[in-house]
Amino acid sequence: MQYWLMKSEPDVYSIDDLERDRNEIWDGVRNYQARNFLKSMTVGDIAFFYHSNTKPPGIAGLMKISEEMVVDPTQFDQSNKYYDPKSTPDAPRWHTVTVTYIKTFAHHISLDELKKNFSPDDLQVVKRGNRLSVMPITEDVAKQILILAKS
DNA sequence: GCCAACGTTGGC
DNA sequence: GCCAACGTTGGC
Repeated sequence: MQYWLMKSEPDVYSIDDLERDRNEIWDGVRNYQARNFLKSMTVGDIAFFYHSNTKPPGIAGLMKISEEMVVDPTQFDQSNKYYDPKSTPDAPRWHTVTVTYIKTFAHHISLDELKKNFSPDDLQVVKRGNRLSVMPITEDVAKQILILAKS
């Protein structure tokens, strides 16, 4: 079992949307490093839902991976902004996961608070200029984040 | 294979 | 809205 942090802009898709939908394909990731992390996820992994490009940015809640190695359907949809003409159904380029809602934190953990508690080496999301939208988190850091969420 | 130009992310 | 950081593209 592994822990992850996954970013989404709440204007596009928020933890409230996931609470409503319960399950959702995490589509639209078009960065190879992030995709490789998505491909290494397994059912039962826990992910922190991070709200990016909002005020304030931070961790909003928890979800779990409920389906692994899902072919991202948007890559074949010409009307979708994530359409990839180089991808074919026989050899899809973009795999992702289905996530399932677990909970929303009563107090979102802001990026400021994360910076106070973690070094960039321990938690990549606090690193200036970091643009990776999916990243692994150690069990130790995950447990500390869960404690922060209760305070 | 180098690298300049370009596009995107995301904090501020 | 600005712009730093950095990934991607494409000419050579």
